Amino acid sequence: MATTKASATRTTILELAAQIASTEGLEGLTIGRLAGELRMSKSGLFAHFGSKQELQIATIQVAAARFYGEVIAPTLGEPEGPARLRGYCESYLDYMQREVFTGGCFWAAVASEFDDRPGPVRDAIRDGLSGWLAELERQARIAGAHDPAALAFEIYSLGLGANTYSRLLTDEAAFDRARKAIERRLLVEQAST
Amino acid sequence: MATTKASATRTTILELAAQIASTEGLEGLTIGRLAGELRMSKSGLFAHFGSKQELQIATIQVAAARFYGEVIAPTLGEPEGPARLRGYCESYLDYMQREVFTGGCFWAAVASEFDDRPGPVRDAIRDGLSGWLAELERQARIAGAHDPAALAFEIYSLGLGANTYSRLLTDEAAFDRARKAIERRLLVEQAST
DNA sequence: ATATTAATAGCACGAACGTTCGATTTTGAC
DNA sequence: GTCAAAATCGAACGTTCGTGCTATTAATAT
Repeated sequence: MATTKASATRTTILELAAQIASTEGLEGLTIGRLAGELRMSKSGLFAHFGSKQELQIATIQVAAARFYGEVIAPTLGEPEGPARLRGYCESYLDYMQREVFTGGCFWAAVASEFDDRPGPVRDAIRDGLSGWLAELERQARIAGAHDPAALAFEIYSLGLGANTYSRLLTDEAAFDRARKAIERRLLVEQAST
Repeated sequence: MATTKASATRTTILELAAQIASTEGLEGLTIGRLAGELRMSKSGLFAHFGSKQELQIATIQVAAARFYGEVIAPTLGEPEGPARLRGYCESYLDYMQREVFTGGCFWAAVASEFDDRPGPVRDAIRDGLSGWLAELERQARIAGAHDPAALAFEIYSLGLGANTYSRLLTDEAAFDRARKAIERRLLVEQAST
């Protein structure tokens, strides 16, 4: 049987790690702090990963699974196309507004942190983000959008903007602004069908 | 007369500091590294600021001045209203695309780094960003937009998105997508006047 | 040219970082 | 219940971090 104790501890560690990283970043995520908050020894925690880089990558994967569970999975009931696309947009903005991660959108936080640092960590972040964008684009295409990639880009951008407004400017109204802007954009697309 | 040597050195330091911070963040900006690259002693450099926090704030102010010089000042020739607003959008996206800072938009980098960390550094970043948004909103209002704040939000968001796409996904086409999206949005606003 | 002030360097500090290693505890299989 | 394996710990390592001090060099005013 696969070892069970270790993987349970690993999960506990990585869940906290994702929370910390959403506010402090993946570099600000420190093994000492993580161990302290979990009342573990640094070395005991460290042994689960072997290096800080592995910890960072594992944290990204856990955050990706969380994003899937919070944003994508709940929307899979909607039929592909416009309904699914709208569902994604709603759950995307809800996920930010509900503060699934205490530091707001995990991806917004780590993307700008690592976007200029080549290496496996950056690659993992890119892959996670690409997956989400590809899914948005796919539904946009099925919905008959003229330029699905452009539509995905605009939806994503408005989400990013809402995240910054709400967190840095403490302007919660940005979420509704993003919702309205997306809705208007979808109507434009629809009108020209 | 105000001391001249010191302020010249200070300027040199802060210009490099802004470049580093745009890629490594304001925490990744390290006094040791800064001193090394400038072939100065840590303590000599440090004496200019008295604390790392002061260095960070001074760096933000220099970046703000740079943003003003690169984005706002060149557009002041345009008459206020739609022309000025369009000019801002162009110079805003150009500033990112030209890589005025080696790490892309300085503000995008530091905003998500500090948006959850209360303190004077965060305040300085917020103030810098607010100034830009207020200026966008002001021109949107003069241009007769129905909801100037919403328009400013959307323009800013598309800029943010383009920055992430270009840096993390190395997708340069995002700048043109942002340009097109902004233009379409401005036309919508115009049509309903 | 000299005296005064400002700018820089050198060195050291305590703390925190990621990481290693050997000892110790805990777990799971038989 | 025993024993091997896995998980955790404690202590230490070499670095780097920000930050003080004290001396020394460089710039400026007279």
